[in-house]
Amino acid sequence: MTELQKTYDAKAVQAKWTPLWEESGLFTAGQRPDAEPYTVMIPPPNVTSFLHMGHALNGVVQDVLVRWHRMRGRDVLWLPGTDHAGIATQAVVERKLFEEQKKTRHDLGRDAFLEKVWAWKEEYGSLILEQTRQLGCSCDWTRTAFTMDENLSRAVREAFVHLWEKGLVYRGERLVNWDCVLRSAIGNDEIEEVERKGHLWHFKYPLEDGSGHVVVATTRPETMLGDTGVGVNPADERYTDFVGRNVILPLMDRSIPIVADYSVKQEFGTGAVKITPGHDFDDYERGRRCNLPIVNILNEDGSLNDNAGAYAGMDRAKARKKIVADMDALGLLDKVEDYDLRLPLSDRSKSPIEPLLSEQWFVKMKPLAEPAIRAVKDGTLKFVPERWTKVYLDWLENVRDWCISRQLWWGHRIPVWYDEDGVPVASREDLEIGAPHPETGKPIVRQDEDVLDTWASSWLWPFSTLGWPKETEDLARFYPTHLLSTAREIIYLWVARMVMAGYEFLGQCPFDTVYIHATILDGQGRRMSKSLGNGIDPRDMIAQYGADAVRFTLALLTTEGQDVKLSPTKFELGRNFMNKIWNAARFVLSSVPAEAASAEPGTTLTDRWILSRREEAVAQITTALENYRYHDAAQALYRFVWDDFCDWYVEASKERLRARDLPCGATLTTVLRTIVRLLQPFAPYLAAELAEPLGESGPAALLPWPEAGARDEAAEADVARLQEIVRAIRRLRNENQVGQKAMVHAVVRTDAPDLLRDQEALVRRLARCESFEAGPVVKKPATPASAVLACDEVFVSLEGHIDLDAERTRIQKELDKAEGHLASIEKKLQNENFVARAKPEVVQRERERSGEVRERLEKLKEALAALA
RNA sequence: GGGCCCAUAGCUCAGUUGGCUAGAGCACUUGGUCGACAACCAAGGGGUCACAGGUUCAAGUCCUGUUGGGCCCA
Repeated sequence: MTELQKTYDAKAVQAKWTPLWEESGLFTAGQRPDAEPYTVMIPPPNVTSFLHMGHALNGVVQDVLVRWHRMRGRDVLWLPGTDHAGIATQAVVERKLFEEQKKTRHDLGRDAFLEKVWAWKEEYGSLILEQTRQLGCSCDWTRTAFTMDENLSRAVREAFVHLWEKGLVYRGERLVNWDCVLRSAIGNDEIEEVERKGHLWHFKYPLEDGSGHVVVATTRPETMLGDTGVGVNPADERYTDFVGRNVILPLMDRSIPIVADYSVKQEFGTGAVKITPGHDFDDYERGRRCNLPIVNILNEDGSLNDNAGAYAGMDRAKARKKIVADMDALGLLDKVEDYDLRLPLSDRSKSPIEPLLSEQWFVKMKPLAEPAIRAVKDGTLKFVPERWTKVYLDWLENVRDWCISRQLWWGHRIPVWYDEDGVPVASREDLEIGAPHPETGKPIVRQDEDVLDTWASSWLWPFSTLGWPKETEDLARFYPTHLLSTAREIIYLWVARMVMAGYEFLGQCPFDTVYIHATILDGQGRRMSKSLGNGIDPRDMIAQYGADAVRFTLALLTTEGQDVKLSPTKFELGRNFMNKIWNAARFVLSSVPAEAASAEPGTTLTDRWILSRREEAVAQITTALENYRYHDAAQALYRFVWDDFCDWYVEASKERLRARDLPCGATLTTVLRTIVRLLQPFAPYLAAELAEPLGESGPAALLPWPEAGARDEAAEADVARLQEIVRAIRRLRNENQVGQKAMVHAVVRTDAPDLLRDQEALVRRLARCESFEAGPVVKKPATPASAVLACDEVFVSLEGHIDLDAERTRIQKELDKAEGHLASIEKKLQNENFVARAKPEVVQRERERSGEVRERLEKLKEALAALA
């Protein structure tokens, strides 16, 4: 027997097993060729990221299922990896370059800069994977993937050319979110909106016919240079007469029309708005509806271009000041108000986003969306919880074309080449400069400078990681995958696109279940964010409480709700539970005689009871996991271990072990082994540490998952009755201030004397009674405290201790309660509708209950009378 | 503007198709260290299930509305 420490040392156990698991190749997929595969692709985090609580939760959600399926015999592949995160990574390296060498990427040039990025990736790019490892995640690290790996890049190229050939890729001018610092279009998801104090400027636009003016309000005065109309709501009577007339755009002396559009809010400002289709998304739509021209006044760096008249070349901030001043000088500044606005900032550069018209590559999404919509409608794809289906469908049914070009260097360069006339062509193989254009025959002069959006590689993740477009063994065996677990904001960004890609490139849905995990909030219910500084770092929690504790706690907190409020102290629950199991194991390992190893589990009442409780726990946990009910599974395990096993069976076993009861020892070991197996998906370190001393052969992670056997209802009922009696005696002792050490005399009036006499030793030990008698007719002690139970009546002799007043008050209280209960039951039974319409078994139950409560009332009255 | 979620004990949350007078952890009160565990043990107090209607024999649970909080999309 090895010496076990008094408290569970999570740190030491983690340090021991993390490397062992990896060296032993336990989690390498493909080792069970005859088994059915179970595949999960980790949502690849950005290479630049570190493990935050959301990742940790998602890791637990996946690892619990992955480990569970492994125990159930599946050939499991959980494939880890990272994505190259074009903008984020490039920004990190650019910042570093500037801080260290005061150079920009342009100083280095494309190739040299990319070398720097790769070097950075090699050094820091696996941090988050390392942290995922520290959480105990059982990924197949031999298959770790990166979106810019050679084969994944080939997949991106293949996908692009495939779409090109189908005519689904096109080039067009669109309003995009433009980052003037990065000089790139960025995606909607790369924008963060912040509250800012700003102003609302009211400008007068004179009517062309000289009959007055219209006042428009704006938060961005400089955009007026690009105005091509003024909009009012058609229902707004104030402006009915103005629609169709023209105003003169001040500073530009351009005549622009007043148009009616339903989207104009009457309450905003004066109810008349300037329309700048070139620099505002809403105005772009309005302009399209009202046939207004588009005027672009910005350069790529955010300065004003030649369309800005006298302001050309100025920075937009400077231009704003000058325009306001000029308008004021012209007497056209009506007023300025303070105004709180939501300013869109680029996640990366933190500079204000400018909607900018630019030429980009787009993918037509409608045709791709159709099979993805069908997948959920015909049940091929299932969301858990189910309500997210709607979010997914809403997005797909209103899908917009996807802007896939990014003006960056880090990423997959767009595989499009141009001839001297600018005719583009996409190609699977690189085209040489000077080589003939495959279609025009004219020499190729350049490749497109831009790279593809990172999602253009992420959406291929479920199969590019398996080798596609090559027909590899992995692809044949592990695709389609099974589970995809992610956060809700990723549903449109990634999940929907993966489904599209799965159908488009392989003709199959890439997974059958999408699990959307909760969002983790801080103790006050706020999202964790860097700017608030309210994040709880899982790495700190792992250091403080242990990986198992963090995992178990997160699993227990994972309910069907969509938020989880988290505070650091919650992890104490998990830590305490781990320690509890550790100590239970310590007890079993040190108290069970070695000879018990060859004994069969016992067949006494308590043995049959704990074995039956075990069957229930196995059944509950299995069902819960089958339904992604993490909370239920964790809770069932917690209850079984703590309440049934530790509080009752272990306590009951102590006396028997003293008498070297080998079957009892065998039962303890058997049940604890089951506990270790049930624990393994949630707390793999502790499970691994305990499996060997408990005599399990082979690693804990590969032990078979227990099958639930038959319950022993009779044993469970009998023990429940004994527990009630023990609790009653304890309560009577406690309420009457009987010290823990003092022994009492207990009498039980019962119609099951055999059961109680048979289990007398147990009751006496657990309730600390020196003497005990039971029977249908008993002699009550002289000064009894009494308790009326469901079937039995308990009397405890308390000479010198009893507090008669307190006893009377307590019994009276129970009496009142019972009377209330009886009244409510009688009310139901006297209701003809209830008797006629409720299910017969419900009525029958109420009848039985009525009898029971009446009986109880009689006993309580008797007990009260005895105290008079 | 469209949609989703939440409101149950002091706090954080369970409560699967409606059916015992609603449960847990933490906190609180009382008592405890007999060889697993004070990260513990025993016992206890504590809830008008946000509000108002409705459906039903029966509502924390279903429907409608109101209030308060949060989120997503536009």
